[in-house]
Amino acid sequence: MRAKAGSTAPTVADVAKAAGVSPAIVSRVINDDQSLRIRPDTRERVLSAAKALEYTPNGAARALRLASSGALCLVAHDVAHPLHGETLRGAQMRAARAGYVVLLGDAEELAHNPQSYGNLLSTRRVDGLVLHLSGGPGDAKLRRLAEARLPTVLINSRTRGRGSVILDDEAAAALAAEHLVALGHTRIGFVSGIAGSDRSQRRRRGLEAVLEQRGLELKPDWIVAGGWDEPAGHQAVLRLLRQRSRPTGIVVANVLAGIGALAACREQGVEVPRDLSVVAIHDTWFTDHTNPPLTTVKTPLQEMGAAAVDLLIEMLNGGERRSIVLREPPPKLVLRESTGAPP
Amino acid sequence: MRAKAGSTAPTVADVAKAAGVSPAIVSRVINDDQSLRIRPDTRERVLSAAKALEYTPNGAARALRLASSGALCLVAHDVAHPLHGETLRGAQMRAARAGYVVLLGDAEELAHNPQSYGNLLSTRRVDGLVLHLSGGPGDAKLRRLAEARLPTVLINSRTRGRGSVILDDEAAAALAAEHLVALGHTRIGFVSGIAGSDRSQRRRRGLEAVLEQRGLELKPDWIVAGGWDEPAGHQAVLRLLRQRSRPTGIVVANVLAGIGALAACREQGVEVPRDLSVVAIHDTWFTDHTNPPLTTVKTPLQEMGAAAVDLLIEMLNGGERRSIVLREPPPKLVLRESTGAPP
DNA sequence: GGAGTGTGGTAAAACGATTTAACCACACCT
DNA sequence: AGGTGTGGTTAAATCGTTTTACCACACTCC
Repeated sequence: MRAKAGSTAPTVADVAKAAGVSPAIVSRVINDDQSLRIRPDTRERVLSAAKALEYTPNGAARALRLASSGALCLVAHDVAHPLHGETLRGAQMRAARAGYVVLLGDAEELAHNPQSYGNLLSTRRVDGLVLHLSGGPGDAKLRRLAEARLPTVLINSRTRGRGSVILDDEAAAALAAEHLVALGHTRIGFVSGIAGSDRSQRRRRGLEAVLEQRGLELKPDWIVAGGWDEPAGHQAVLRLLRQRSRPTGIVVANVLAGIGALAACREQGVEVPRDLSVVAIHDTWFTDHTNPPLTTVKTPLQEMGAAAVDLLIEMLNGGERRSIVLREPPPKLVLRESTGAPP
Repeated sequence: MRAKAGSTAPTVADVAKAAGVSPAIVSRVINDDQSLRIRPDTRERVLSAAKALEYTPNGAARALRLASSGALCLVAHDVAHPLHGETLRGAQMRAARAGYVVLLGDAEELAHNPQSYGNLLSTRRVDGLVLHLSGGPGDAKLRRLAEARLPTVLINSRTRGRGSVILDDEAAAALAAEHLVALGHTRIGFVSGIAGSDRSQRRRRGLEAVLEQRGLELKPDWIVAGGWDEPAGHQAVLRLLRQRSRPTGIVVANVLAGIGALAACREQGVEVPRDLSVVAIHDTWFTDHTNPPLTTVKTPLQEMGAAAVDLLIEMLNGGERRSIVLREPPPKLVLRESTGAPP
């Protein structure tokens, strides 16, 4: 006979009582069940009772009954990486429209703390995963673990036939290369992201295709491996600059690494763009503010997040695991001051 | 007699059967119920059965029974704002340690789409909220809505006695001011964040205190309102530079606005730091890469996220709504090239 | 007048974990 | 023998929603 303290949130039973019907009706009215035959005035009674009581369904109960939580999780290789903000926003907007919420998880941390990762995957607190991994060696394990348990969409990397969304990296890199070629460069280098990653290789192929078409060569010495962040780009360009023969322009596979590249040049007294032109892939607000402002190729990151969520939801509804290459909107050159004619 | 397709996740009942005990025992063993007296070998049987079956509790069922979801939500005024990455990371690490997961929500979007906000708040999918709002006019509504439904901790702003965590903004601003004074500046201006926000005012007070102590004055003309992002800082400094009499050094209340300030100076041919010294509050990785590199005051953002989660969890466990000023670690000056002696 | 056919509902059984009340066997004490 | 713990375990209720199976009633049609 213990009375609950305070006011508890209203349940379907409360609404049912208020409307003078059974709980089943309330549920079916609220979920707009098409197979329900009901008199319009009864439906109206239910609806207004629900409004009057400010009824909102209990998420946990729904999740239990429906065996689905209404939540997705975006796992990013580094939550503080500025590019993820864009992707997340796109994902979130699209998910909200479909009635899902999006959690954000940090891959570094999950990899480091397998228990919390396992916990996330197996408590069924999320219905599916969007994985945006770095392309490094730890990826495979995280991916396998995830795919074994939950529907998973890979962002910006892929494994044959699995659900994935990637940018049109070839086109983006090609655009960057064409820009340098148009400026008159013939000695062009490439600062890749993480060495063996699919993403890196696609960008490299785009670059090579353009050079080949113009009868130019991508010298192996001018391909240096880096990473996706600023220190990695910095180191990579230092290695490049130590060589006897240097390119006059470089394409950097990631905007953060591009900023590192600028820093390395400044440090070595290499003036950009007089001595070396730098163009990077991806665009963010702060590329306007680097020294010099960085020429980039803008990619549809927000759309990529949205597309990943679309695909994931499609898969949750029984769709197959498609692989999508996001070609719309196409990459776009954003001209700033880090590129110019070769010396 | 319909057999479930495929393998369903094991439940307590399955584990109980495997261990030859009742479900109740399984639950209590797994949750390490101290009031349970059990023979060590029985406990061992349960534990190994759970391991063998790879049992993990169903989150939805727990949430329903326990009336708590194990999830917190950090609502940020702009998910793409680089400073939030730091805060989020701190929050997430601390939450994970306590067995909670953290959702990230965008305040802009929630404010714009009240239905999804209401949905988030009332489906009980999250147990509590950390709100990091902009300090602008829309805040009050979001805050009231949140506090009416869920335990809420405010980050970086406060309302009397409510749960909140703020930085030691006075100290941070004072540090910036002292730096300028030490360089010999006597004509010092202030680019505030959003005009009336608590945060702005605290920073201003810190600045004023230092100036007053040195017998200097903060001229009202030299206080210009801005915002927390780059365009806002840009605009504010343009206004400042249009004045007849100018300061020789300015403290900018936010690092993004600080970057906007540098851009405005460049645009107007004002050389930093020769003509104007600029120091901004908060430090991020890219302040190394602006033109010129920006002198900042580093604040403990990650710790702030962690402290907010600590406080929230404390409140969820029945603790009172404390207000915390985060003084440890103290703000720290990071000297770069945007400050120098006055002309 | 009995069999079909809709109509507009209701009752009850899931979903899986937690927790309380109840139970039983056994030892110990008087 | 009867009472009292007490350690070890179980059965059953509960959380709120959804969904399946079923029911009462009116109406129609030979």
